[in-house]
Amino acid sequence: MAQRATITQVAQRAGVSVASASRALNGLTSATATVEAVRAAARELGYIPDATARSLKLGRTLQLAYAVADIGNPVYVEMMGAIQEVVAGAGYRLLVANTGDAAGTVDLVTSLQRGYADGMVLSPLRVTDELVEAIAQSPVPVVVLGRMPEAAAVDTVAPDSPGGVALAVAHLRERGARRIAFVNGPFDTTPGRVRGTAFTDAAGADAITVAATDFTAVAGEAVAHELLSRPDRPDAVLAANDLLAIGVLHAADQLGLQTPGDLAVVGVDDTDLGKLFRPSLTSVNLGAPERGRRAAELLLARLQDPGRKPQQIVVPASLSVRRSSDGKGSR
Amino acid sequence: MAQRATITQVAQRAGVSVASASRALNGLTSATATVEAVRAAARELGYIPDATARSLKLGRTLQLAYAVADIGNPVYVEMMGAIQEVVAGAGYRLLVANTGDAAGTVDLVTSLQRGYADGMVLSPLRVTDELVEAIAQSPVPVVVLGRMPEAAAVDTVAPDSPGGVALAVAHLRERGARRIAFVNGPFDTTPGRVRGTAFTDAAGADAITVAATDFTAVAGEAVAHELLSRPDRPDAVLAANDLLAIGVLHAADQLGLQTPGDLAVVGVDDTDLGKLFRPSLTSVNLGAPERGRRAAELLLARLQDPGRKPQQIVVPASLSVRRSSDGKGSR
DNA sequence: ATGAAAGCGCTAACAC
DNA sequence: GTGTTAGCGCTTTCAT
Repeated sequence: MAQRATITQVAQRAGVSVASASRALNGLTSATATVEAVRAAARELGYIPDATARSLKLGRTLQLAYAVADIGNPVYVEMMGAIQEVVAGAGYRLLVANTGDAAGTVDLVTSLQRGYADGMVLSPLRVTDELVEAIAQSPVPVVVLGRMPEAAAVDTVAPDSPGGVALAVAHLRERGARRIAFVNGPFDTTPGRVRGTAFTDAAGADAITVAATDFTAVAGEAVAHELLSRPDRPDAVLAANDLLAIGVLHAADQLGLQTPGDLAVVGVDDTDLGKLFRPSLTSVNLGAPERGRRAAELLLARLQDPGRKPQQIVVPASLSVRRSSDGKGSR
Repeated sequence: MAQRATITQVAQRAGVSVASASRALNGLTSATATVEAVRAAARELGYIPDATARSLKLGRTLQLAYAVADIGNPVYVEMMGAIQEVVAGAGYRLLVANTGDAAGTVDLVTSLQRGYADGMVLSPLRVTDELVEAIAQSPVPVVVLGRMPEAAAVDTVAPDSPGGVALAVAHLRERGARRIAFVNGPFDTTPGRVRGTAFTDAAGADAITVAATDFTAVAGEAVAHELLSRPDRPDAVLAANDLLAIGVLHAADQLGLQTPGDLAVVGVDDTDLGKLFRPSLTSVNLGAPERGRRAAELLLARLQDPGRKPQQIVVPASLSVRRSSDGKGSR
């Protein structure tokens, strides 16, 4: 653990003032001789400017935060990777925080007022009034991954869940499905509500919908076990995400149902997990990496121009057909 | 985006000096009346202390960094979760950086000299001389997840890979395996070298070892396809991690081999991925969350006492037996 | 082109 | 117990 040199030491060694040293280092107007002397001194001392002091003076930290409710879900990791790439390219570091429940999310947004980050990309599971208020009060821009109330006037990047769900339902119908059921996550989450509504719209109000206690494979298996044991069991299931869908596949397997013969299964998010699973999982691709990228770009754009109009981006959906819904799909 | 109040404004409103305001807010000696006045003023102004200014004065940022070579590998996400939990409990924020290759890792460690974090947990894939040097030069403590040269004198938390590999080999032998092969990742990585050596030690020098181009399922499938097509094909495979193991399962499936009947497969890392896969994957549990936790604790301990002796922790391994190696295991 | 000096917001001596 | 003052390391006027 070595000691750090300050710009004062560099200036002394170069025989100039700190102001000149700063200018020379930052490429502002200064004589060639000065630049060389300062550079040499900096090199000899192993000088690296202090980020904190710089931040205090500049009024910005060159850090951005990514807050996510459940980092255990691979789709958020995919987004994080994309965000990291974009912000790193713009010279920002990325802070990651796992917010957990709704209260944790609000706390985290509120703590932005400490000024430790210049902005935030937020992926909330539930949007409460408190959260909307906290975002409005934030001293730095916040971009929300997901839907927000119109009045919030905040930059958002949302998936086209309704479009994606419609694609999945149409695909299953085309494959001959008669009774399509929806395995949802908790309805009080934004994805749960949006995807649940989209399914009812696409499949009809009489289509069966059940809700798991959370968006995990274990919860999906539990609820699917019950669903698939019914006398009027469905011949196709759309699950609200890939983890739930894998739970459904497990339940089907345990009940001796063939996939896709007896039961076609489709997930949402098109994660690597679904591609690796056997049978490989047909899944609605909601463009997670692209959403992450767009959100990061939106944040950078607002940092550049705080006055710009809030933008609501919707990323289109597609369907990745695989074996779980179609014997002819890739394994 | 609201405006932020400074401690000067709070002091003015409360009718005291900034020093008194600071003391009152931080719970140092001050009259009850002062405390109340300051608290009231702070509340009214919505005052929240600025993290950057505080850092500059204190000489610490209350931020810790976690640098990882490949955030796409779920085992690192598990570690991140554990680290985040520990450091958050101690009042630190967690910065996450995806370092990519070896050069990126060195750059990242070097950039610690900017002072944006008070310490770092590092999960390198390859340990180069440059990296050892960069860690030695770091102005803040670095804890390495994995093995380091003795001379490095740095805190480390390593898995007991040899022990884990031995457990897996013994298990496979006990299950009747005659020809056990090892599907490794790149041998020039630390995990590749350590696990490869451990396998040779446990299974004998004549045991087959092949190396995939990286630690992914796709690479594992490619190399396993070749391995399993040999006339002297193995009846059991140990893979260097779960992703590779799933690649092996895919290859076996494609070649019409039954698991575990024709081929028993064991992975390493015991990730959720392996638990969800069908057949569920027997895997060497190297205690990823515990390693993450221990590393974070080590970092906090060194922050507390910079003079303490570097500690090398080894976390014990265990074996999670599932279907891919044992028909009687849980699905 | 350069140096002196101010100041970002905060905390910690130090004197009263 | 409180106010005055210095200063963390840096950038940026403002004179010169």
